[in-house]
Amino acid sequence: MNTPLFTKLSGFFRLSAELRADLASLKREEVRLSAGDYLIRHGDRYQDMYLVEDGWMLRARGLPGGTRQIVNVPLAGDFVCYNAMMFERAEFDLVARTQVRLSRFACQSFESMMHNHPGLAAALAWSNAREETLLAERVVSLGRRDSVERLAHLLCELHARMAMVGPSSGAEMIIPLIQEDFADILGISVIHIVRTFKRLAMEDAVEYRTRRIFIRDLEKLQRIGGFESHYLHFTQRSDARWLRA
Amino acid sequence: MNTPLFTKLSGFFRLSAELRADLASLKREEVRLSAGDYLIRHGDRYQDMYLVEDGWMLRARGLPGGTRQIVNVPLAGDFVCYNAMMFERAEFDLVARTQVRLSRFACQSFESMMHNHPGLAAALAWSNAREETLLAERVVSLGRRDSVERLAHLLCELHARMAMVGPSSGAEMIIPLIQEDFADILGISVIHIVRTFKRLAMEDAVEYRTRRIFIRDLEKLQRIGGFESHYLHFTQRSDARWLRA
DNA sequence: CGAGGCGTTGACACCCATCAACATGGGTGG
DNA sequence: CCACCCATGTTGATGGGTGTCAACGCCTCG
Repeated sequence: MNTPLFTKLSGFFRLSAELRADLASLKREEVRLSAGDYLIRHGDRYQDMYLVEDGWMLRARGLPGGTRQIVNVPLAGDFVCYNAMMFERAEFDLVARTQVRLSRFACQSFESMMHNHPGLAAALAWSNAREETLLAERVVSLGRRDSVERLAHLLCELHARMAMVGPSSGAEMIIPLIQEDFADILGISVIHIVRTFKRLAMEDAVEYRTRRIFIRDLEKLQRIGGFESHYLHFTQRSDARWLRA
Repeated sequence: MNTPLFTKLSGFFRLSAELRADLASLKREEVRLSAGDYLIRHGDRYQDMYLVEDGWMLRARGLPGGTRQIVNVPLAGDFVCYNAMMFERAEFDLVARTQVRLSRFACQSFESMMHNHPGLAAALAWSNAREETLLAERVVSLGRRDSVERLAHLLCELHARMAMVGPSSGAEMIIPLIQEDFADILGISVIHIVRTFKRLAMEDAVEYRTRRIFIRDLEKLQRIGGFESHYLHFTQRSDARWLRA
């Protein structure tokens, strides 16, 4: 079985045999969500941890005044509710943007997870470190890039992440996000998204249609967004002397 | 020895005996930095992992055009270069804002760390999960809060984090950040920081002086910033049935 | 005493938010 | 098959928050 998780991890991560065994022995139950369903809400008590098998999710916070900020976009191969092992209550909403298939795991403490399922514990640590880096990049975008640069950077990131877990469909990206989602990821207004896409279109970088984005010139898009792909191309540490010491 | 790390972890984290033993057996070398020194730069090869024992650091990225975005502010008790166990090259600059004392650890892979030093591995996983949550809160601020709200929220966060690792000095916070640092954390211009502090002062919430901030009304500050303290008051999971299973 | 780091102020411009109105298009029910 | 509806996308006018620039004040340190 080559799930998105293994596709993503292969290349820079070891222990995959161990991880496969852990997942097989732990996997509990398949959970299905319809678009719009909440997996958990801000303030709810954490119960379990999940691995996204298929579909798109949004991790977001609603603010007084009716605004919303999306903090990240879990795709297939990403863990959600990782923090259930550490903390008591959810810090954000988790909502399905499409139909979603999840694997649910009994939520152990991280200590027992390390002891009983070291492969999974390592994969979790790796995933969380990666997610932290993604969030840090988002902070850079929100703090110091204008709307065109932000959008370009986001599209580059999604392009790279989608390529990691599934076959690329060439220049056409099937993205289930609507303009309101883009606005809430990038911290700008819905209406301004139109103008921002239009400016990228005038540069012949991308073309937007509902639920479809055509990459016209990926290099130009990366240049505009200041996107350095190697922050996702996490290469494995090359000095293997410590491995399995 | 009651280091900032233990002060922070006590209350919601177990294994502290194991962690103490791990730290004692692993601790390598004390590193000292002067204000302005770089521990590592964006693109450098990771070598070791560190624990901040004392002082303030900045994790930042310089952008073309001369601007800078600070993504977080490691304090005493925080790990830095955690990612050295996972990734090859540094994603950000790490610079000392004050004199800094660090403990340096030989950088093992996370797998071997789990095997040889489970207490430390658990502490690292916990710390990274916590940092990810902090970053997500920062994303919310940068995306959907105006400058006054952002500043209020940041001051609340720093107030809470400083109280976690050291004795509170009452209403006076000794903060070694200059206005340019605040600007680069909050994603606004240096000059606008002046106006923003002034507005908080007019509300009788805080008073700014170089390297000192007086909290006049913490509740009001929290209200302005939309600060919910429980995202830092990480309570331990109460259902202990899984622990050490 | 001079220099440089840091903070402050005011004038002006621009990016982006807000509001209102309209266009499009896919789904649903008659 | 058509009519309707609601979600989504689009456009233009206007205003506010924030960036930029230039200049000045204060304090520390050599």
